[in-house]
Amino acid sequence: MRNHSISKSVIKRLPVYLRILDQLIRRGVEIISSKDLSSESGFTAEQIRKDLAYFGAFGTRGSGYNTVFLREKIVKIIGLESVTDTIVVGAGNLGTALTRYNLTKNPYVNVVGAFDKNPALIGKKIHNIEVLPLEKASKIIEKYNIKVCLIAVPADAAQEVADLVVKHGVKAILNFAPVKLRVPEEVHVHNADLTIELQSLIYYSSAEEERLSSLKDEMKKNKSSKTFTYNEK
Amino acid sequence: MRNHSISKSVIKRLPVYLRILDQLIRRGVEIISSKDLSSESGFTAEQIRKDLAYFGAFGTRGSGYNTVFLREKIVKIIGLESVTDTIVVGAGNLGTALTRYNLTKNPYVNVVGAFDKNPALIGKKIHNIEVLPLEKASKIIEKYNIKVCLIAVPADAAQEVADLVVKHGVKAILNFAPVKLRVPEEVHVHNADLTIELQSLIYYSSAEEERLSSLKDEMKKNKSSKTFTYNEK
DNA sequence: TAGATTGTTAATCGATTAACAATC
DNA sequence: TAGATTGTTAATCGATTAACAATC
Repeated sequence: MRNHSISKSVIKRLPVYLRILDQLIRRGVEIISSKDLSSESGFTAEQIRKDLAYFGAFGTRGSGYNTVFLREKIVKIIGLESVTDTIVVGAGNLGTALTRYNLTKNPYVNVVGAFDKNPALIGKKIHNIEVLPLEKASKIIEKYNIKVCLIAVPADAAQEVADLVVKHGVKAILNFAPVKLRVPEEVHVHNADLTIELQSLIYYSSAEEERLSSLKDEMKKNKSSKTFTYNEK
Repeated sequence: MRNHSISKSVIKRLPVYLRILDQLIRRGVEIISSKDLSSESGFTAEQIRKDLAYFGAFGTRGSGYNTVFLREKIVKIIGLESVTDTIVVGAGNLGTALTRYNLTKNPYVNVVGAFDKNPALIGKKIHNIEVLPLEKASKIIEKYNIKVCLIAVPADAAQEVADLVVKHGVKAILNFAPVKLRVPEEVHVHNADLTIELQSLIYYSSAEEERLSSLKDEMKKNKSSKTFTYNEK
C-alpha cells in the first residue's frame, strides 16, 4: 500500500491542529468544525479537511470533529503517544531556554540530558537536570535510545556535534545553529534559524517596491558603466 | 510597475545566500557559481539562478557571481544596508538568548531595548542593555522608530504584547510564543515555533508507514463498532 | 425532512525543474 | 574559438482552492 509520503506542508500543520485541540479540550469544547479550526489556526477550512482526510475520516458530516477523538488521532499520526526522550546539546542561553521549555511546558517531550563543551557550564542545573560534558552524550544517547536531538551550539561547533550524535543513533536533529548540517540522508534535520526568519521579516518591514525599484535603476546605470571586474580567479 | 510581489519561498532563501556570501567573502573567495552556491546551500543551482533573476542579472555568463557584488545586491534587496533597530519583549532564557545573539553575532540588527513584566528581571543586564519594565516599551518604540519586534513571552501574554507594540508602530513581529497572533493585516508576523518544528521532526523520527497503517487498521474497526458519540454540543 | 458540514474529486494556481539560447 | 555558466522560457510537478455529492 503506497502512502506516497504525506507532504511536509501537511505535517507542519498537524502540530498546530494538535495545539488548538489541546486548548479546546482544556476549555471543555467537545465538537469543532473545520470552519472554527480555520479561524483558530489561520489555515482555510478546506485545507484542514483535506489535511485530515489524508489520514482517515475523523469527522462527522453535519456536526464537525470530536475534539478528544481528533486529538487522539493526531497524536498517533505524529507519533506522540508516548513521551519522546531528547537531549539538548549546548547549554548557553538558548540551550537552557530550550531545555527548560521542554521540561516544563511541552508534555510530549522529555529532556534526558543537556551537554556542553564549556567547563564553566558543566554541573549547572537546568530545572531538574545537570549539564554534562559533551563526551558523556554518547552514553546517554545509547542508554535512552535517543532518536531526536536539539543542537544549540555556536555555528562553528554544530557540525561536529551533529556527527557525534548521528554516530550514536540520532535520526532527527532540530538545529538552531546558522549552518547547513551535512548528515546521512536517512537523518532528518529541521533548521530553526533565527537569522533567516528575522532577515526575511525585515524584507517585509519596509516598503518593498521602493527598495526594489531603486535597485533596478542602479542596475541600468551599471549596464553602461561597468564598475566591477569579473576576471580574477 | 507591477512586481507581483516576490514569493515568500524566494525571500526565505535570500538570507541563506547572504550568509554563504558573507562566509565566502571572509575566506577571500571572489567568484562563485550557482553550482557551488547550490552545494553550500542545499538548494538547486537552477533555483538559485531563478531566485536571483527576479531582482536583476547579477552574474557573469561563463564564470559566475562576484561574491562582493552579489552580497551587496542581496543586502539591498532584503533591506539591510543600514542596521535594523529592534526590541525584544520577554527577558527570560529565550529572550536573553535572542537579545545576546543579535547584539553580538548579528551585524545586521541592533537591539535597542529588552522588556519584561516580571519585576525580578527588571534591571538585569544583557550584554550592554538593561531590561526595562514593559510599560517603557512604547517610549522606546517611538524614540527609535522601531518597526521590528521579537516576542519571547509566555503564550498567554503574547497577544497583549503584540497589541501594545503594534499600537506604537511596529510593522513586523518575530513571534516565539506558541499562539497565533491577531494583528492588522499590514503587520507581518513570522512564527518561530519550537514546538511545531520539534513535533514535525518527531513525525519523521520513527517509521512513518507503520504508524500510519496501524492507524488505518483502527479506523476500520471503528467503522463497525462506534465508540464515540458526536451528539453533544 | 431540512440544515449543516464533512470527505473527495476537479480546477486552479504557484513553485520547481528542465532545457537551452545568450554570452562571457 | 571552445568551454563554461548565466538568464529565461517552457514543461512539470505539487499544493491550494473550489465545488459538490455524501451523509449526519
